[in-house]
Amino acid sequence: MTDSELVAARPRAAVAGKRERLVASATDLVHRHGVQATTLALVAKAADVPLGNVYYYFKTRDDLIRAVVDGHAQRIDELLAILGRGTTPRDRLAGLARNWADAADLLAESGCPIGGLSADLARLDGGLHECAGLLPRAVLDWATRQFRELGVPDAPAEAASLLARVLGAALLTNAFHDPALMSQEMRRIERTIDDLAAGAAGAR
Amino acid sequence: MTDSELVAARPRAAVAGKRERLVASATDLVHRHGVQATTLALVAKAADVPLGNVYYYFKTRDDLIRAVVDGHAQRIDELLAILGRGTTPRDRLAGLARNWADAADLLAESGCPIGGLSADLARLDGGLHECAGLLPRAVLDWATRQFRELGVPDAPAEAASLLARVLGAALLTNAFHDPALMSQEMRRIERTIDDLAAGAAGAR
DNA sequence: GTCTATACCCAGATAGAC
DNA sequence: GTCTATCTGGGTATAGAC
Repeated sequence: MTDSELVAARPRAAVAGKRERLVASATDLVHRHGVQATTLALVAKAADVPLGNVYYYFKTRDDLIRAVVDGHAQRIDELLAILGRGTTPRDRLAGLARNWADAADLLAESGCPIGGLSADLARLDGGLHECAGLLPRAVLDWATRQFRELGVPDAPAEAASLLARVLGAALLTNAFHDPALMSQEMRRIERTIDDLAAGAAGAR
Repeated sequence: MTDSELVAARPRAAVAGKRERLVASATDLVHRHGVQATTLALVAKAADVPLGNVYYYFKTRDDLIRAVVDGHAQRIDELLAILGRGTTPRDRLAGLARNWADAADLLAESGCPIGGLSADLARLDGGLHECAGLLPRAVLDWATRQFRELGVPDAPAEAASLLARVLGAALLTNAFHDPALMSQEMRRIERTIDDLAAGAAGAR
């Protein structure tokens, strides 16, 4: 560790505390109420930071939203890295579905963080609009690699179908306030994956 | 036609003109920018109606949004009625998929009116929150009836899968700004329907 | 770095002339 | 029925003391 990193580390500890609290609060509010309804006053209050102080950490509101997106991107990468340790592509893809199934109650209550945020961003104009594809893209590319490794004929399309089912099921789960819908659809997705794995093995 | 209808019909013609323009403008703005971003000032301007006059037709903003939802519900019923004239359940379900496929460009640009609106409503609180399931429910029930008539074992789950794929694909199409994704997934859905029809026929 | 006070704008909604 | 002017609240952002 160099001197410059050392000195920078200490003041940043306090700074990071508030900054992280702001991003965490914003992430929660964006998830529950959407990007548009997430006001700086609400975020500041939830993070227990004075409103005026928010602008020390984020130049504009868009910067804060962008930080929320980046946080999700990072968590997605971590999740996919963990799932990547599964021994077979089949297990890894099933793990992805199970991850959403485990969150069924949360999804029924507040919708899917990824799907909801992407939809919100796609309807804005400005720099944030371009970020709409960021989060789904990471999952889509990962799933495509798994299907390819599985030996499925059209891996990209199969991955798109999988992600569409997951995000669509989450949307319906939220609209109907019914976690059972999510559990059911994720079980069916696991079956689809098994069928594809069996089909690819049979063609081999 | 009775006298009361006659006299009521004339003044209502002018009334309906503005009211309908307001609902049409609101529907368009809600579709493109979401419920939260749809302000009465924007709606009034787009409908060429003075802002203050909006409150003659709608007591509150929520009433106007509610009218937008009702309009969609009506159009969905009409669409499903038309699709219902298809000779086989397979044709009717394929028609549903084709309907979304035909709108690929619009979906890429502004997202799915039904999915986006439902997601928006689910994140509000108040009376509108309860309407979130209204639009998807109509499609889901219709599709369930078709799968049942097709002789598929678990018709409700199959219908949920179908609708999830459609809405999820629309969400991705919008996030990636890529109409091709929608076309591709709708073709694949048609194949799934064919497979299910063949499976049900084989089991008969 | 922190926080109060506030500028400035735009939202939903209303009053009241016509 | 129609429309202008306006009230009130809450949004983003800034100024400036500490």
